[in-house]
Amino acid sequence: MTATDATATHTLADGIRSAGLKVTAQRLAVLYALADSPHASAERVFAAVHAGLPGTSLQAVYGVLAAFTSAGLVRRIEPAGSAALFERRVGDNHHHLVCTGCDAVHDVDCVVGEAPCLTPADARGFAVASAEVTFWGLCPSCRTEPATP
Amino acid sequence: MTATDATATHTLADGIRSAGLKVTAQRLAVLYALADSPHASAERVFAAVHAGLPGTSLQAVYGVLAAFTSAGLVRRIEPAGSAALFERRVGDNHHHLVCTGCDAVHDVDCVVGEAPCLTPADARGFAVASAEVTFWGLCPSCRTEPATP
DNA sequence: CAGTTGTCTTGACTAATTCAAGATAAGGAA
DNA sequence: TTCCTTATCTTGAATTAGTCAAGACAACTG
Repeated sequence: MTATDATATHTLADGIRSAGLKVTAQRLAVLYALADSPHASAERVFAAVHAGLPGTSLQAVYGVLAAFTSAGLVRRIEPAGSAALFERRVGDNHHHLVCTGCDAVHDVDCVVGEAPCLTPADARGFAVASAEVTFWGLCPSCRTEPATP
Repeated sequence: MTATDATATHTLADGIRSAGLKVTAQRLAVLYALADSPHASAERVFAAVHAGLPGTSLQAVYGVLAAFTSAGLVRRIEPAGSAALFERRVGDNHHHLVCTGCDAVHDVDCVVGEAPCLTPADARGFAVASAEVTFWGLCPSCRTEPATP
């Protein structure tokens, strides 16, 4: 681990701590894994974490992700048809672009201008707290190639 | 069944037939069930269908819903945290308002004006085909009452 | 450095959905 | 109308994603 990594680790640890959670190797590893794959499933995070910390269980990863999610350290998204994905980019109400060919997920900033997405034409008396937008389409490589699984 | 119902059944049957599918009692029952509960889970549709056609299996309902979905007769939505829901309102790219208190789902017409929701700020090279917007909030009754499960 | 409390491991369990094989019924042809 | 073909439905098992619970263990507090 380089000095930069050490600093990064320190920052991550502070983040975890200031969320009122204990800092553990598994938790740091989960955050690292999400830095590598910004939209990873629990299974995928587990694979990454397990590579570095072989004793880690899948349930631990589910537990860490649940704790982080409720602490607001990570955000959980559930594109239709896929398992839940987790990302570290939180607090900015951004949206997602999902490739129907290869399931790749990319972030997109909030739609046109401010947050028109927060104002449905008719809220039917609901107190709208948030809006989630998912754009479905083909990513650049799937547009050209027939199919890239 | 009244004359009106008979006409409705006829219309439903035509819809099924023109989608290239065979008309069966189960399929009509599924469409009726979705008319009653416009955002129903497979389990809920099954309950309704089974009430009228006791021999019907849950798998048949899953099969019918899958066939209808791929034929474009019904639309499948998957709000995060819930099972898949099915609705008969198709072809108009409308969106949904989901109550975080009681899980009620309501339709909302496309956001502000035309379809700004189809234009992400930066599409990152994707060929965007559709956009799905989910508004999360509290429905009128959950706004007043503490919790209505 | 020891105690307390939160976290992790192990293992079982549930919910939602899918797959497969055979029985059955719908729609077209004779 | 009756038969034939093919789609659909039934039964039963399997899979995937995720949750729950009990005890072992490790992180922070004092």
